[in-house]
Amino acid sequence: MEKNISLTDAEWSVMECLWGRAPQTGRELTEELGEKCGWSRSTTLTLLSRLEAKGAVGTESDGRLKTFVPRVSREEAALRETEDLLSRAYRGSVSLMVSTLTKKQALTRAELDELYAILKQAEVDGHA
Amino acid sequence: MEKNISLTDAEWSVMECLWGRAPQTGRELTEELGEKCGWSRSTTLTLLSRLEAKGAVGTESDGRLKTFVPRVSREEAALRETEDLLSRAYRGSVSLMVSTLTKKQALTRAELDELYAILKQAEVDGHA
DNA sequence: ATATTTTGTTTACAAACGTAGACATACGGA
DNA sequence: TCCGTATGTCTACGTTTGTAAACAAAATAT
Repeated sequence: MEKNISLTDAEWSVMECLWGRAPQTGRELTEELGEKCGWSRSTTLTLLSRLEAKGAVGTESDGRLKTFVPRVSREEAALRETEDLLSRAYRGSVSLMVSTLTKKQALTRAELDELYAILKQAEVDGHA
Repeated sequence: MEKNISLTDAEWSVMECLWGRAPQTGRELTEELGEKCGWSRSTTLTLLSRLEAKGAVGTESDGRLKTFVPRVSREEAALRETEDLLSRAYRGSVSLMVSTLTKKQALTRAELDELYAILKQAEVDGHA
């Protein structure tokens, strides 16, 4: 399909909720986002409409109640934005990005270990 | 100082030119961006003003000619956006980001090697 | 049956962005 | 000195984004 859906900042907040648990009713979402982001009911509902319009969430009408489900996974969305950033700011080079990060913001020991593990895994997968 | 300058897409294109070579006159920039992005003279100049306003570029008036220089480095700008993305899409976890990338988009052997080198270096720096 | 609450849709509006024309002025040439 | 050209500033306008009120329809409670 078309996985070219990019999310705005506010939209991420909404998706965040849906990725956390789905399906959810507008009710639940407005409540959660009201607390978490201080949004009014309308704001949340508007965002949901826009997300539906762009295909990022789907709705199922159980009677007159609407429930919302994510149509794109967090990974897809994250990947999309990351690739954008990579090409915009790092000419597509992952290593350039990571090196920029390590240079300015020392990674924790734990992060380093995780990264090693990830690379190792990537190597294996690559060879397979 | 305040390094909280974030660049829009179009602004990145302008900075790109300036990072490539600086200082540059408006003339040179409008020409380069005209070709590269198909922008009209006005567009480039407007972007330059906005960038000046937000402190991302500085100007030096040699007589009545203006020359533009970047005030933020590419690294700073890239880091800024990367941190944004990290917190928005990966809850701040660099390793989560890298693993997402490796999972969907096999890194090349070369990238992997570079990443290893970077991690090694980060380790050393961290220990120092 | 009627008032009240719930829920969904429309409309609104300011700020940011991409894009560019209009205008003023200074500069160089005829 | 007058004119075209280069250069910079102002104004403009459609779209996207963040934010929300207004309104309508349905469900509930009294």
